[in-house]
Amino acid sequence: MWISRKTDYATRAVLALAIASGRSLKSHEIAEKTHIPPSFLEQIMGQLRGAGIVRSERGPGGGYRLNHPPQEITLERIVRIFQGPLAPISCATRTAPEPCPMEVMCSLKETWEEVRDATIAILERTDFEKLANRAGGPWLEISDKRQKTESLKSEV
Amino acid sequence: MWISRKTDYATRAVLALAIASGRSLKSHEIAEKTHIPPSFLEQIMGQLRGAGIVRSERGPGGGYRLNHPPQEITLERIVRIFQGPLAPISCATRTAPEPCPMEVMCSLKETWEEVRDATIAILERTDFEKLANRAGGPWLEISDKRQKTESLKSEV
DNA sequence: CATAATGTCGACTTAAAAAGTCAACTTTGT
DNA sequence: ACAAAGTTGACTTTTTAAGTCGACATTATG
Repeated sequence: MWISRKTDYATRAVLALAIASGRSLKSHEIAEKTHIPPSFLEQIMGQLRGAGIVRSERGPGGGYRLNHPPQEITLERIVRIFQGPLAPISCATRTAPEPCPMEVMCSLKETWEEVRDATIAILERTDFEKLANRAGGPWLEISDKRQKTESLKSEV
Repeated sequence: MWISRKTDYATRAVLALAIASGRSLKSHEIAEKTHIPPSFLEQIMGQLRGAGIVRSERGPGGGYRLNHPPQEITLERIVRIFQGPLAPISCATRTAPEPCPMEVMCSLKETWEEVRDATIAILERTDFEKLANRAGGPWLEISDKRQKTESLKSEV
């Protein structure tokens, strides 16, 4: 339970854009598709933009789109933007492990590092092209359920 | 960074008891060895006792000791007591996954489940006998650094 | 140029969880 | 009796998460 709501929202927003495959989505469209509170989404899109994940266009007809091909965007990247270090505990971060005050050598650290590395490995190999495909997309102009249902069926 | 300080403390306390290998430790001894705030440790030991991990004796000469052989106590067990579900996100818990509101099939869930399963696997195969051994223990009445240092050297 | 539809920014609020403290109490060995 | 333990539950403080809001900037369209 360590993925914050904000991170969850961010990954869902990026997934929505990946499924849109290059076309831009307006903020409120993303909000609707993903059920993210619109005013909160603003904040999140700002951070994604700042991190170079999405680019935006203003004015009528504006919106957001991915700034890179989906296969180049890993889940690890997005999670790190919102979540900070992926280690389960501060003594086991890769870049700045906090010293452990235990008197005896703390053998727990090794295990926390295993968890960290396993987590990172999974998130690094999961890119948004895979995720979009797994979701049954990319779709071109989907509006009715039939099309969606069929594309899902054909995958099973 | 999802292991709370409390969970961290709890695992360290159990490790200290595992290293003590059957002998009992007083609350303040555990607090010293692990640098846990003594009054906070009270709370934690209470929970460990309630969960059947440790047993206690009152009065002078009292203290805590493990209620089972260390190899029967997994890290997973302790973490669950203090941390709740091990899934990174509520839609990916094993027992009560929260429904996801995404309109399209949310393919992220699969990856969160991978992370969950990898985490659980690591924590389940890590028991406190291994941890105590890895820490260089169990020791009988260690008080000087020399002994500690030597036992570590012989392991490397 | 006016307007409306968009994104941008930063300060603000609220709610919840984490972290830690404390005092009064119970048990038990000597 | 007394002192050295553990027990209990309520309390406080701090931090983080989660979300809101209003004023502003940009731009396509008529």
